[in-house]
Amino acid sequence: MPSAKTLQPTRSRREEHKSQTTQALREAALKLFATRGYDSTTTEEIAEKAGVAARTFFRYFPTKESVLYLREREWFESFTAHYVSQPKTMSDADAMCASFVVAAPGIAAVRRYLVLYEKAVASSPTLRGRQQDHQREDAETVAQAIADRRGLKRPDERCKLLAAVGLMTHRRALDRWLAGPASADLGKTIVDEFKTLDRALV
Amino acid sequence: MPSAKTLQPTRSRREEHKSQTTQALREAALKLFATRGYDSTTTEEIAEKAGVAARTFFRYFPTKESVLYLREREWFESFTAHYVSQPKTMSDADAMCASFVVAAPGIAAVRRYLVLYEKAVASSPTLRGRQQDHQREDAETVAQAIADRRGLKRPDERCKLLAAVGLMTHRRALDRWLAGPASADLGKTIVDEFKTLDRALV
DNA sequence: TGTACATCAGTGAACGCGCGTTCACTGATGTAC
DNA sequence: TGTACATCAGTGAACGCGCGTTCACTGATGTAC
Repeated sequence: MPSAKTLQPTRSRREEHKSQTTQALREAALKLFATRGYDSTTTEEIAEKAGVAARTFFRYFPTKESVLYLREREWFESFTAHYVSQPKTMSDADAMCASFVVAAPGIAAVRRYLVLYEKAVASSPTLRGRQQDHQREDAETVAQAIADRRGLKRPDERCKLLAAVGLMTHRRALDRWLAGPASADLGKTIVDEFKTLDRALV
Repeated sequence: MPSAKTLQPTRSRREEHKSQTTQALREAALKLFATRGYDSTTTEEIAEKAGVAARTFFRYFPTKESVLYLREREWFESFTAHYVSQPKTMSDADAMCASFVVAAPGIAAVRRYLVLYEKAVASSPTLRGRQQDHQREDAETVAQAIADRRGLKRPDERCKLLAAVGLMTHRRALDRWLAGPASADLGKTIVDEFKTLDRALV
């Protein structure tokens, strides 16, 4: 019989099935959260939409909230890596802008996910709170990157403030890009927003 | 007997008692939220600490969250009023800074409340989310004030960005002031923070 | 001032709801021989 | 390849918990006369 299928060291059927269920739950949750709102969606509805029993939800995720987070941080690492290698002659703002642009494709690749995610976040105070937490973490990472490029051990107030301003600008660009057509270029939007920042603060 | 007490057109005993209970619930809640955390405090504990039955809590406040908010916005109105009357020769940043300083005493007056409030907010994702909402509202108010001073009907992107940067700086000053000794001058901290902003963006 | 009635703050008890847990079981997949 | 047993994903049922609601009642305060 066809043994071809088993040539690949495939994951066992169990593993396969498990990751399918995980994915089904994630997608069901994301769609429901985005359309009906996070707080108005029950874990039971998510399970039903994913085709499993209500109880099964909690076998996969410890809390309702955890089904939403991937925390894919690769793009952020690509940002920091690029940032510290920028020539010292470049201003902090320009270096940040350039590094965000480099990291943009990584974000653009998951646009569809982000659109739903932002809708979900907008629907719930709890999620907005979590998002703020993430932004605070991001600010620390960026502040550290700025400190690194300057040869400082720890970020001083100036680094932190620059990080805050830079991330705020990035966030503004991201919001505008997500609100616009899918074909828009995130990199360009970022450059745009940094230009606006520059002009505004003259 | 002593009719002196009734000379004042005092509120009726009922009114009096009601506002006392309201206040007792507010204070009990604030203290419990700040020490034990918002999510770990039950409405029953608040009621008990305020000396009323559990059921009574919901006679005074429709939700657990609502016991926390006063939304005293006077200081903010004092900011906008001052801002639009600043000389046109002044830069936006300087005008914002000056106006925040003018509004500072109004904030400093409720420092004790703010310290507890910030602790409560820090303890709960939901409250952090609400705070972000408030900050967004504030940003719109400030953006409108900036637009007004410039003679614009609606704030353009530049106004919004300036408002965001200004409020971020104000927030940083507030955080530092709240973390420091009670004797510190909020106005000075604000001026300080705007100076840091200025130097950082050169 | 005193009496009769009306109003309304406070309360107890029971309930609905959704998140998250515990327990006991079933049936499919995996493994040892 | 086939059989016997082990593992583990999935599940149903019952439960605890805290927010918030509904209903019916009590007793203090307020008002009309």
